[in-house]
Amino acid sequence: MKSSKKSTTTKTAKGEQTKALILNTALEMLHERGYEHTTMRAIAEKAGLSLGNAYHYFGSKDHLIQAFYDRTHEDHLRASLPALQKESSLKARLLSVMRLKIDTLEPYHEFAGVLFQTAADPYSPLNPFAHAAAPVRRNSIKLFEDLVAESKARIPHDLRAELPYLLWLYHMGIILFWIHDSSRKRARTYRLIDQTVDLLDKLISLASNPLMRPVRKKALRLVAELRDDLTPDSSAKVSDEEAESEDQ
Amino acid sequence: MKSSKKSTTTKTAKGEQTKALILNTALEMLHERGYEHTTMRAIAEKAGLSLGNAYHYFGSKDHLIQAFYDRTHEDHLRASLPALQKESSLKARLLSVMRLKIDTLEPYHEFAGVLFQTAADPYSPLNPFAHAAAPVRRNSIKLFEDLVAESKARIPHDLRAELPYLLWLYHMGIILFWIHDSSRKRARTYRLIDQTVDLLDKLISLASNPLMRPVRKKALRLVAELRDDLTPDSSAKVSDEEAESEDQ
DNA sequence: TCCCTTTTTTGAACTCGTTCAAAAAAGTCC
DNA sequence: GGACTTTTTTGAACGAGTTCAAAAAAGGGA
Repeated sequence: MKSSKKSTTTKTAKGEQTKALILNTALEMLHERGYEHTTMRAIAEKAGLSLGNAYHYFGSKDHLIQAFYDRTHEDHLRASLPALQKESSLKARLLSVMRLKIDTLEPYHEFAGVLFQTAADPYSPLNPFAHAAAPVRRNSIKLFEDLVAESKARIPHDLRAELPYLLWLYHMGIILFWIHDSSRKRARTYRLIDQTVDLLDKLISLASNPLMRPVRKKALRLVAELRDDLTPDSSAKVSDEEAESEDQ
Repeated sequence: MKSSKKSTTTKTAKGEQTKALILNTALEMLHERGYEHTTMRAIAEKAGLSLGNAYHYFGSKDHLIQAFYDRTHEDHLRASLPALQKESSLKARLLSVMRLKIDTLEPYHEFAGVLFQTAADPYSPLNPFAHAAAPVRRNSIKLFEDLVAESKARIPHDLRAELPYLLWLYHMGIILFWIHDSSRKRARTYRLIDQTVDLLDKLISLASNPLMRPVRKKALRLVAELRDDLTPDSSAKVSDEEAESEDQ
């Protein structure tokens, strides 16, 4: 439940190979048997190694889950590219990306809860809010940057600047809903996406209205600040209680 | 990590006494030593009982944490009453309630992360989103109902009806921020509260404008639906995959 | 090739949450 | 008070994540 140990960097071809073997075995088991039955012991056994060996390459079970994040993000990214090239309106782009996100995640719905669970721990390396440096999070937001940047829409600069982050937050919310969604084929989640994307589009138009400028400015300043606070860039290593002096 | 067993109802004065002893010991340790060191064994030992005995009264560690929720909510409620009687504007009422919430939680900041963590598991009885019937959640929202109901403010009925739920969601968000907040005395959280309350007040005014009616309607319908989906009232026991037929 | 360092691998432990059968204590009814 | 039932309490076990010292294997000069 703690596990801040870093996954050892491999120093050898042999090591690289072993690490990959463990990872693939783990992902496979995760998919086939769900989270509960994917124990570290089971992974090691199936991969034909000792338990301790697995821990040499992945400091904790969380680190293994981290790899899952990476993989699904890559899948989502790959799946999104065609849609992003085809569509030009912000609304259509967002709709496609969100639907594809759920498509990608769907095979893992069963254990997504546990996933989100470990991610909620502020000290977990998986937490998407802490550790701005975490590549997954960065890449994940980058997708929304692309989504916004190349869309033709008249959006004020201040809003356009924060929009990727806001959409990323929105997408986290949808995932949270999806985790709890037990409707057939996640019909509710898809419906929610349709409706919220529509609404978001309207709200963005609204917020772009010159009359809204003062409120918008205030809201965006808040968002920017919030974002910085939640993600103390770079060297914040989150030691247990110490990190109290950074009042930057 | 599973633990759906219910905490046994006590049948005896002796039992009642033992249960209370366990609970008090647990809360005390939680406060003094943090979550990590408050193991079931440690609790049992400090209370002078066997480990199995503790499990007889609390089916899992989660059930013990549930009690923590209850306790802090009661504390917050008690602390809020004076402010709610003194203040009449929505803004002032909300500001007080939110600040007091953080005041109440502060002693437990150290292990609040883990708390939120277990709460994120859709199958956990602690999850504030699942189980509308959960008394904590219900009571928690009720506080915001009171907050809204007795405030003098010209708010359209449709918005007024959903506002308690929305404010509850907002308050969950603030708690999430607070959990990650490592600034001295949680200065950032308090500042965030000040700013967001101000902003919310402005947004509520905005949304109350007759011109906003169509968008507002659409948004509120979505919120109402989302709320129902996330909280399948009463008998939805969240069995693994079954609950698929309720399309109400 | 031999020696020394580094990396990989093992196996045995430890902790903690959780379960369960059975012993002990309390309660109940005659 | 005795016999039976129910509740409380115990103690030992299991499975899972994690740690660690030490053995085995690989690398790297000379």
